[in-house]
Amino acid sequence: MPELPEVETIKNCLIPEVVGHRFTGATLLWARMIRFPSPDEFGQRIAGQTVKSIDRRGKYLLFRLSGRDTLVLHLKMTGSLLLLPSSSAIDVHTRAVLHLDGGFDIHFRDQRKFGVMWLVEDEATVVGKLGREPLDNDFTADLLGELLQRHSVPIKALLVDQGVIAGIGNMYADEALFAAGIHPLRMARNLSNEEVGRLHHSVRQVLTAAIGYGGASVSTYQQPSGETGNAQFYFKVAHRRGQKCYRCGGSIERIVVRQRGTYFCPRCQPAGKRTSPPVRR
DNA sequence: ACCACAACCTGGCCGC
DNA sequence: TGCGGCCAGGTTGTGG
Repeated sequence: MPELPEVETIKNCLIPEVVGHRFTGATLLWARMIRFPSPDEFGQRIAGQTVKSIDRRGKYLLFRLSGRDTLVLHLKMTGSLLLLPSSSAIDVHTRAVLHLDGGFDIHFRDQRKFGVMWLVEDEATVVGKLGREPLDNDFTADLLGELLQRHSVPIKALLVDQGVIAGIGNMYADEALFAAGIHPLRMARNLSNEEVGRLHHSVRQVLTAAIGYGGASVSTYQQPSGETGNAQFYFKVAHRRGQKCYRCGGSIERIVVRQRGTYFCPRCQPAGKRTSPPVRR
């Protein structure tokens, strides 16, 4: 699933190819993916607007356009963007094609049709409630400690709460907690200063490393060039239920925390104060 | 404030 | 091999 490192990788691939080019129109194959405005207006309004810059906020991609609009999109679980020559064949899972001048198009593919797009003048209506960017310079260990104090929830739940920290999803939350040696059910506000420091380092290290690997190609993720990412080969706990822990040789377990599958090593991430007994599914 | 659950979807996997 | 049913999970919305 595209999380911060995957979206960041996509952004970095698109910038040199797309910035400075002009949208000439859109072909919508799944019109319900357009959240705003109406599908018809979306196509009319995007045409003629030049891409001035591309940014990422959390797991959202923001295309700032010349006509005061911002194209905002979210890939959700199975979305991907492909840069293809114009009039390329349209794959069965392609939900929208954004046509650009210069002889190429952006294909928005999405097996599960969860992905969405907006064309808005005020991007805050979409991304305004997101939390802090974990890779920004102002995301310090002290700040993380403050954020943890404010919420009485399991640390795993807090890490994936987009309104607190933006961009961390299920996979990287598990990886960061393993790297920090912290049990996913530990209460956020009970972590020691030392643990907060380790977690702060782990979060940034795990995300930065994954960007370096070009993202994790689990499920359908691919880069706009069609290349896959390699971060999944470096996962230590995510999707490794029953396999050996690389650090201690014990068995990786899977529990459910807040409705999400959660992978961890019981030996390397000892249980502290729990909110509830771990649930097995 | 916190948590659970349904809804949005489809393909892959499980068990029979 | 075929078929039904479950499961994955980001986000939003509802309700306890």
